[in-house]
Amino acid sequence: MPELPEVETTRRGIAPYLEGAEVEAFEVREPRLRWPVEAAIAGRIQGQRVERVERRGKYLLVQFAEGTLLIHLGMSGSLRVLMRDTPPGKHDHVDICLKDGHRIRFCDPRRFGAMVWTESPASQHRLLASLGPEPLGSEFDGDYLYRRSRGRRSPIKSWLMDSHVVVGVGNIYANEALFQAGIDPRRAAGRVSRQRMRLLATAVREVLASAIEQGGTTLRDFVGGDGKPGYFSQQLHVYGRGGQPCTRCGEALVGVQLAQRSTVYCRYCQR
DNA sequence: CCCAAGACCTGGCGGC
DNA sequence: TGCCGCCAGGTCTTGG
Repeated sequence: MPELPEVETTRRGIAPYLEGAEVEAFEVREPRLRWPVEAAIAGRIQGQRVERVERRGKYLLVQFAEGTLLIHLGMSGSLRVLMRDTPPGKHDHVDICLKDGHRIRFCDPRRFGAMVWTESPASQHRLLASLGPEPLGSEFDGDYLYRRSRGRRSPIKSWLMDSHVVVGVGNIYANEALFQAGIDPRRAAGRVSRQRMRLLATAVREVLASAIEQGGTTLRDFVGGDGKPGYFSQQLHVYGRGGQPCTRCGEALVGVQLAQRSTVYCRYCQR
């Protein structure tokens, strides 16, 4: 279940198997994902060699000489590396079969995920073209957040989760980063000071980087194929802890809904 | 342009 | 056990 750290962990898990490998078949058992998986993809990649596996936000980019397969894991998607003869389960919708006998299996019970083929440069594809900067890249900092947010009246948390502002900040890490930065998630984005946007940018980077580090410890799950994507064992301060004591001041954490997403914060530590 | 709500799905959980 | 309502890590699309 993919936040950016898990997508990156997935990328690291599958890249060694895919890069340089030749595709033998593209098997679609259930094409009804977010958008129908085009049958024509098979003909495009069969017999082709994977050049690179990259990531942009929460999208995985499987790059061939002639085009790119974009993969999004949605809410419940996962990719595993399996051997040729492993029988598919109920929600194992797509396999990328490799000549060497491995197969990369896409499982997604809720089918919010996507597999899309594009032949123009991937960064120009409509799904990627207007994405904000990578949170761990050099473009992303407090001054960027400050500049972009002036005049915005959305709650800072909803605004931070908008992938056109910055990619990869999902519900868990939006909650955690705002706690670390001491900012009330309900506060209008345009009313957060430059100084506190700097704290927020740092918090986003730290929380994601540390989660990626921990995601790295579950790499073998993707290879071994037991299907457990490995939850982040990182200490969560607020996410899922509504009503429990704040780890900083001990008062009860408050749960609210913001843009239909569960939000937890400390009313004393976050302003 | 900005923002909130709706849409897409299945499964797991607690409560009765 | 069974059924029901609610919740879930995302984000594109629509409507005001």
